[in-house]
Amino acid sequence: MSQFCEVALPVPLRTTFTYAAREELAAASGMRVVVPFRNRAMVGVVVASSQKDERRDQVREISEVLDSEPALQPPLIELGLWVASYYLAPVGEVFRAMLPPVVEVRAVRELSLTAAGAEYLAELQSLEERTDEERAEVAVLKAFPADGAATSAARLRRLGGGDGAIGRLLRRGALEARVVARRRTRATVEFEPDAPAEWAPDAPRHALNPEQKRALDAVRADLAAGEFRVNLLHGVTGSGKTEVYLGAIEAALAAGRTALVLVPEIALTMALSRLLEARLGHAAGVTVLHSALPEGERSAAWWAVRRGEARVVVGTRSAVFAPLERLGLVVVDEEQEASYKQEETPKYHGRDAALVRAKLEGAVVVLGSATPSLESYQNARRGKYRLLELPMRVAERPLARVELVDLREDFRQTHSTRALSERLRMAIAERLAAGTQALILINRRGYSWFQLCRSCGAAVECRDCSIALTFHKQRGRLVCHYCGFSRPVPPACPKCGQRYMYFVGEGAEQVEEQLRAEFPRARIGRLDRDKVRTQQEYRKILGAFAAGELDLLVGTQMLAKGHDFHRVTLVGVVSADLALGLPDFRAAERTFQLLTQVAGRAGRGELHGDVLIQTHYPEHYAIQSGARQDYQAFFEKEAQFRRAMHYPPFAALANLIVRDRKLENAARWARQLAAILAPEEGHGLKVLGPAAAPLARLRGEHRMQFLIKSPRRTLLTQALTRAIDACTQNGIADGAVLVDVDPIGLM
DNA sequence: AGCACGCCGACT
DNA sequence: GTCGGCGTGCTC
Repeated sequence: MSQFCEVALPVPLRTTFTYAAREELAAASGMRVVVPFRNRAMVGVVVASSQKDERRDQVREISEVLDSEPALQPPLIELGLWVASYYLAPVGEVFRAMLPPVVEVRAVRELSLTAAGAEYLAELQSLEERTDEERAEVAVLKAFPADGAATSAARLRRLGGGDGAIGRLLRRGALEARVVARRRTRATVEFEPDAPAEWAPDAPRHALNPEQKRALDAVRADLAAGEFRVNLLHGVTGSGKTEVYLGAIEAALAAGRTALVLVPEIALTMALSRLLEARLGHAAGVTVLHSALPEGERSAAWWAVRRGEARVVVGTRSAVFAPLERLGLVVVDEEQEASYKQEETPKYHGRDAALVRAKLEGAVVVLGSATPSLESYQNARRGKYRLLELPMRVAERPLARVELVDLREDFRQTHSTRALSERLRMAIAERLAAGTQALILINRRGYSWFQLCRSCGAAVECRDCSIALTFHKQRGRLVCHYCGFSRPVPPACPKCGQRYMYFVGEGAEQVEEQLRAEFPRARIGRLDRDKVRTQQEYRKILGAFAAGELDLLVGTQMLAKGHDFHRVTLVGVVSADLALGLPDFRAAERTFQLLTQVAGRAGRGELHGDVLIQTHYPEHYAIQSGARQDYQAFFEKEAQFRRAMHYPPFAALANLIVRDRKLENAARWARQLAAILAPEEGHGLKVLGPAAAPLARLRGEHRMQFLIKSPRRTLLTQALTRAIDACTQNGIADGAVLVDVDPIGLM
């Protein structure tokens, strides 16, 4: 009786696969293995092993074990299984996301010549005449070395055997296939930590103010207790949350444990890791992990962590799977950021996975935010998290003065259709005259939102998505922001053929153009995804602005985050309303967060800062409380709305999208799924749908949507699990139903 | 996801 | 007559 292993394979299926392990292989949980899958080799991870041997006749054998020590330790295996079951994600894809890219190993199929094959070759060679097929077979058979060694299918193909010949010879039994792992000959890239930074001037250790000290003491007490505990650190921008993180990390290291720090953006990892290295010294082995690292580097960094050479990891959401041992502290900075939610499968939330991991490992969590998510703040209210507040800005810098500009009023007075109100233009002119700087935020890419036909009223839409195309003037094309499709600007309406086309709405490109026309002598830069495509360009523009080589910087939300510009005395928001128009129950929360973040951009230095926010709804509570930077007021209003509408944090939510290239398939499956979900309403769930998804067509696929609300989390998970099982039984294609648990956007 | 198997158009 | 198009179906 051999041992059986449950192996997670990188295929979009919600199951593991059972393989037999010959005794000498010593395959154990957490090790990567090469297995035959269909007719090829795959690298997977053993997630469980068993001795059971009922109904195990079709089980195949593990070809090779790649690790002598498990790549994943038990808590990480458990975390992976949690992600798979909570998010209904294919288990193999979860484990693929957890491990470094498999650069050092590659699975190949090796072929060897059988005795029957040697006979067949002799037979073929004795023939007077041979068909083309037979000639190809001879070429393949003769390519085998005389010593009986195996060779790769790729080599055989190069030597003249078409695929057909190899397949025929395999079926005939002339060749034997075996799946093996080949190690890449290329030397593994050694991980080189950044040169010890300029820590000879010793990183300044700011004296903590009383609130910071109280917060840090609380976290230190938790670390001393060494048990799972969650702290929500609510501090306005500039209140010194980073100092608290640093102190907590020091305390964790001093207690002989390791620390994981998650940040919402790749750009923030480098700055923070330098700061940490300067503070903690080289011995802490501060390591950066994020998905944009080159494969080799990422792999080397991952293994350095696995070997225990790193005690502190800084990274983006995927770093939640960093193989640290004795994890003592997890910091999630700006925990409310939407970027913690992965939009591709597996659709996990980095913060929530971090909380589960910390619980599994008995670690202390610090969730930091200037504008906590409703979910986290509600948890703090209920006493599930401890709330730590930092109400003051460090060095007693005052918060910026925020003023709302009512665009309805501006239009009544000026009848101007320009994007910038009279008030905002005057404010910019003042800054230019004074020689200080201004940031102008416009939350739309491109030149115009869309192109409309006056005659039939239709907007020019994407070929593959049901969405209006955005006009990009510099490219001279209409562009789809969802799939990247672009087309020339049509002179006539594609629907009705009339030549009465016009453009609606302003994007960053147009605002930049209007500013250049208005202030011809000002030095103006633009920062958005269209203008800035690489990290270097990004740094270059920000560097120029920081150095005072630019007076005005226009851009999308790329601008709103994390930068500390000391000569900015004005931040203008072209429209606070855009998010409010989206079909998203978090629209108000997003608007509030954006405004708060923006308000934090002004007055970072010695100079006083003003923020001007243009809006059509100055009375909206998100805009009102955003302008006053009054989190409490916002939370109360928003919580009322969420509770009344059964939205998070007062309900658990999942979004199911049924999609297919053929509308009839999508519609048929949606009907079936509706029938499957109907009984769940008896269990207390609310099922909304099927309805056309907000993006009824995306990348050529038709999409029908269900929104499921549940008063309890466990109920939701159970219902979804039942529904997915029922789909499989009802012949609904496995990939046809996309499940998004705790969706961020409903698109 | 791959990758095989299975039924209908243009051709060495 | 075939080569090959990509529409279903399965993977321990």
